[in-house]
Amino acid sequence: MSRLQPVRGTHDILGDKSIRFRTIFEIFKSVAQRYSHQEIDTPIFEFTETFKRTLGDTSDVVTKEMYTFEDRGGEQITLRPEYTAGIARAFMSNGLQQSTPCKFYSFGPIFRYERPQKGRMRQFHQIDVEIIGVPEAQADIEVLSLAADLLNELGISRYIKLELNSLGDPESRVLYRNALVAYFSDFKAKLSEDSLKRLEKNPMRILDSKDETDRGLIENAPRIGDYYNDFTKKFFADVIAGVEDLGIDYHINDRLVRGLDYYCHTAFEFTTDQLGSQGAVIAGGRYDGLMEMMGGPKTAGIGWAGGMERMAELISEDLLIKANRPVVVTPVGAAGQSIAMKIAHDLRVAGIVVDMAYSGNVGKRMKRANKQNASFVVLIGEDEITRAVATVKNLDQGSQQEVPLANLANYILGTKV
RNA sequence: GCGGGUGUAGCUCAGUUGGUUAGAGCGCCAGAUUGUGAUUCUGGAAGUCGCGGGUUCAAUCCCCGUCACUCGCCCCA
Repeated sequence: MSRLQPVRGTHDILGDKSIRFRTIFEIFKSVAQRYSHQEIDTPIFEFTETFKRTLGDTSDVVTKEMYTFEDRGGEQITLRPEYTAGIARAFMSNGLQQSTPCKFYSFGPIFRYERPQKGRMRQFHQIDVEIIGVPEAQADIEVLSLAADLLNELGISRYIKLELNSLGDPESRVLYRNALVAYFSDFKAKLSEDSLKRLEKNPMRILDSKDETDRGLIENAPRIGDYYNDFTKKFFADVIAGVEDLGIDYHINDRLVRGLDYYCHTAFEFTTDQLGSQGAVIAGGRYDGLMEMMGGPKTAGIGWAGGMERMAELISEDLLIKANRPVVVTPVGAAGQSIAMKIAHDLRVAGIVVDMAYSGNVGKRMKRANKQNASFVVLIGEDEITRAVATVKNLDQGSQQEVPLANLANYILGTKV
C-alpha cells in the first residue's frame, strides 16, 4: 500500500472530481471566449530564473515552495508555481509586443511545495486570465467582470465576496512604503520575527500578517489611500465606477497588498469562508512593471488566477455536465455476438453513445446496463437476426419493441428526446 | 516549517480495559431466474487492523519512529 500511494499533496482526478473539473473548465472557457480571450498553453516548466526574477527573492513561493531541479543538460528548471511569469515570457518570446492588446486564458496544473490541507495541494490546478498591453482601467474592469460572470455561472457567487484595493502607481507606492517603514520602525521590539524581515525587504507584506501583536500595530498603521497621487485616485475611481456600473458587489480592503514591486494599481481577491482557512478562490491584480523587470519593453498587464479544486468544492451537483447515457448492445448467443459489434459501430457513427454487454447471461447483462444508467438495451439474437430486427428495450419505461436494423439509430435518436 | 486529531474489507464505520478463528451496513461475485434490469431471498469472496521497531508468554489495542489524510498556524489558488 505505502508504495502505491500517490506523492504527498497530489491526487488522481477521476469520477465525480473529473466531472467537476470538466464542468468548471467548460464554463470558464465559454465565459473567457465571450470576453474575446484566446487560449494559450505555456510549458509546465520554465527556467528557474523566469520565476525567481519575477516573483522576487523574498516571496514565500520562491524561497520555500518551488519544485526546482537540474535537468540532464545542467539547466536549472522549475515546475511552474504560478501562471503570469510563464505567459509574460511567452508574450516576449513570441514577439507579441507587435500585436497588443493580447487577451489570454489558460488552465492546467501548478506546483507548490506546501503542507497539504483541504483546498491546498502540491499539485493543483488553476484557471488563468491575462490582458497584456492595456494600461487603461477598462482592462481592470473587464477582468473583474469576467471573474464575476464566471462565479455567477458556476452558481457560487453567494459564497464569495470581492475585496478590492489599489496599490497606486510607483510614485504613490514609494511614498506609502516609506511611511510604513517609518511607522513600523518605532515598534521593532514588538514586531514578529517574520514581520521584522519584511520591514527590511517587503514592508507592505507586514499588512498581511496574522500575528496578533502585529495586528494591533497594523490597526494604526498608515493607510495607503492617504498616499495616492491624483493619477492613482482617478484610476481607482474609474475602476470602482466601472465595477459599480456592472452591478458587481465589492468592498474596499486597504490592507490587501502585493509585496512585489511590479504590482501596481488594482489588486483584488474573491474570497470565501466555506473552505476553512483557504480563503482565496480567485486572486489577481495589475502588473505594469513585470515585463520591464524581465528584460522586455515596458508593457501593461493585468490578470487573475482561480483555484479549480476550490471551485470544485463549491459548485453544486446539478450544474455538473453529465455524459450522455449509453445505449447498451446486448448480443445473445454466437449469432448475436458476431453481428453486435457492427450494430454498435453503426450506432456510434450515428452519434450515439454505445457500450457493449460483454459477458454473462442476459439477466446479468441487463443488470449491468441498468447500473450503467443506460437508456436503452438493444438485444440481438438468432430470432432477431433472421428477421433483420433488434429488440429495443427502454429501461426507463420497461417497454420494448422490435425495430428493423436499418431504422435502429433513427428509432433511438427519435425516442430519446 | 510548527501544533492538534485520525489511519481496521472497495466505501462508511464498529470493536478488543492486551488473550482461540477481527465484525456490520453498503458495494462486489454467484445462485433462486441459462432471452430480459431496479425489489426480494440464499450463499460467497475480500483484511500482514497504514508501515517499521520496542515492551510482553501474547500487540490491531500500550510505547517510539515513520508515512498519509485532516484541522489550525503560516502562505496562498
